[in-house]
Amino acid sequence: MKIATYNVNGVNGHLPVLLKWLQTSSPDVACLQELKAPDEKFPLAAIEAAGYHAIWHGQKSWNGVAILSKTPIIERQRGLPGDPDDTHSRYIEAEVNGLVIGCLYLPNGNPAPGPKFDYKMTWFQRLIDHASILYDMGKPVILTGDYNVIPTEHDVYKPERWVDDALFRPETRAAFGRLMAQGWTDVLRTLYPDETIYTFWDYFRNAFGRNAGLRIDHFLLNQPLRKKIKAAGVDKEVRGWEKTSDHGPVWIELKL
DNA sequence: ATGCCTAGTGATACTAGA
Repeated sequence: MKIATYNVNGVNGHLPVLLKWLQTSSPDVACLQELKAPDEKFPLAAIEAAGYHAIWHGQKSWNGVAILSKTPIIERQRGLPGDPDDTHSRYIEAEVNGLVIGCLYLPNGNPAPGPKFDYKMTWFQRLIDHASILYDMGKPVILTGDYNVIPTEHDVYKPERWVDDALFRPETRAAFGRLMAQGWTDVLRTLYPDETIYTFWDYFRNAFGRNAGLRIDHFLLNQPLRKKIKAAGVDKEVRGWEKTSDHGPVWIELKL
């Protein structure tokens, strides 16, 4: 079973790329982030025509997450617990083929320090609290998406330029460390401990051509899935397509 | 240190991204 995560940076603006990628990579499940569209503008017809069921949590202009699957999706919840006043659409959770899948878009948090960074850290703590419950629920769980976290200096082309950035600040990495301490497996880094792996290249300065990237989109698995990992990778070529997202799709294969 | 580029909104420069 192939599961992917992809920050599409505009589900309508980049719909041709999304459809082309679905056709070529053909994941069984795809978690999408940054839809940048309200619920009523989700391109359901095109996604169904591509062979996928879908659930989504949209928002005008910003954020927005979705789960696509070739098999039926049972929605578990939308939004993270812990703040009923949170207006950002950044989390959706479902069960597919007996797998619990959380699809998340963690706040960017720049500029830091400041209110946006405070929001990032508060949201992060809510995620950690929820992840703790998921980890121990006795089911196989996948927690994936755009974490907006550079876990180590190995995951960024020039670490010294990012030390004050919200994606790499000590508080951010410490929060990711607290999440990982629950026992989660970071699939890409576990399979490739020493490789340079990037999932994002910004649009500036020919970052993709120079491979000046970041690894910020992650796949975390709980203990029941740890021994089921078959393969994983980044569909890097998609980042080179015309009118593409600044992220590349990340995928894993599980033997279930 | 800054802007480099891009999407969305709405019709103009702005916010936001990372």
